Amino acid sequence: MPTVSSEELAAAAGVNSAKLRKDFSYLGSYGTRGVGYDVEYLVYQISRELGLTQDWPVVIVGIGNLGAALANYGGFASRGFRVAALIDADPAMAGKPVAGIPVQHTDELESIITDNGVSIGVIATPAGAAQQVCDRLVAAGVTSILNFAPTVLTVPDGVDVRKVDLSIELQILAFHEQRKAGEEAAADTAAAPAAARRRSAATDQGPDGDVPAVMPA
Amino acid sequence: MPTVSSEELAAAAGVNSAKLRKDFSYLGSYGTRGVGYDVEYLVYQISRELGLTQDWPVVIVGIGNLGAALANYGGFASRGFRVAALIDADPAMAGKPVAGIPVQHTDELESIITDNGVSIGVIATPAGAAQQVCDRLVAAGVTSILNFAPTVLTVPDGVDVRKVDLSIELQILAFHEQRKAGEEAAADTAAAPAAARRRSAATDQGPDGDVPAVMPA
DNA sequence: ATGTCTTTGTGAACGCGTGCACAAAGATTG
DNA sequence: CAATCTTTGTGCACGCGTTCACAAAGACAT
Repeated sequence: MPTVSSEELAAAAGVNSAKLRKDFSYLGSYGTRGVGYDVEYLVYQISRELGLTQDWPVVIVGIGNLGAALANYGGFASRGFRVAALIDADPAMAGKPVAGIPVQHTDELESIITDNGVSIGVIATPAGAAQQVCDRLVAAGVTSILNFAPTVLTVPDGVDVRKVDLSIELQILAFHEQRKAGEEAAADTAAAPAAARRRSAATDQGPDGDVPAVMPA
Repeated sequence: MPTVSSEELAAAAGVNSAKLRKDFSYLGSYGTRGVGYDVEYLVYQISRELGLTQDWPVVIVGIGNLGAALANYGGFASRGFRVAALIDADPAMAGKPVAGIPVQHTDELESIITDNGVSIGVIATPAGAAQQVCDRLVAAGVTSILNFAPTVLTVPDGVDVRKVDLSIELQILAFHEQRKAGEEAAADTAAAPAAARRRSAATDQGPDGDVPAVMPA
């Protein structure tokens, strides 16, 4: 039986092993003392807890470059996501296949949601159309929305929205880049902000580094 | 002189006013007691601290759907980013304009970086090509990389990498969605994990909600 | 079967960020 | 010019998550 110790996993993930064990314990996932965790069982348990074993039909609204990129993105299927439909407001797009899936017109939005039992919608429309699309999705029964449009969406209670701003990540990189440059010839600002100095040196690639609490939208 | 109080800003941003004032104090940004912050000066100061006043030339490597979407993304220019070049390995793409910028062949990569003084690179290639592209970017002088390919990149010290996984946000939504469903008919799992219960009820749309520390790559 | 060794699970302490609360500062009014 | 009012800047305490450290548990060897 292949196993892993919390120490090995922690080293690989770059986190503390105690934290990892404690997290696992929340999942009720029991390892074997003196041995570690059964890999297969662990994977199954985490997958189920995260919802990876379920089938999540999603619709993508707004099939421009970004919508098409998302439709083609391979990472979805392996995570339990199934692109149930592609929706666009342009009648010329209707019927045209993208990533093997025919694009449907916005008129069909409500029936698609209902018929497929879709609870997760992805908005990749221009900013101007986002709120309107959002409202229709919610009215049709969608309770989770992933928003790529540069707008803050207003939704009723019980609906989750996550906003992805592609330029924010770039901005964070530029922020660090600026600090790199500033350290060599630091005759620019009066004093480098304490908040900036606080940054850890860990090589994390996740969207969790230290970021000022307030950033312009 | 138009001003804002920390209280107004905090309400708008959905954060605590004391935290906001403390953050501003790190920036050395002095408001006026009894009045608030001079809006214009505040904007200028934050912009400069964040690097928004600088010109950041970036290159995008891999002009598929996603690369094209990024090239067309309007939010970059307003944040001080300038797409200096689009690079693709496909010779058939060379010269073809995307978002008004002619695509150049990978052979030109090094000279483009050098000639334009590019320090930030965006990788939107397939997973297989990402590390190789990354190595060439770094060798040519790039010190910050935004990676959209589903691979963890290995870089030397001093180089920043931020990985954007488009499916992770969906996965987080699905996780919450699963919990919503589980609460209605909670006869599924033995006991819902404490970690999941910890979630706050705030309606934040940012990529900062509570997320398990360890997630499969 | 007993002892040793490894690794888990977790109670307790530590550290850090957030929020409270207030003194200091400046504007404003009488 | 004094009194009052508003809002900043910040010391301090609270709370929460992370980390330490160790007892309990099971495997494995003798």
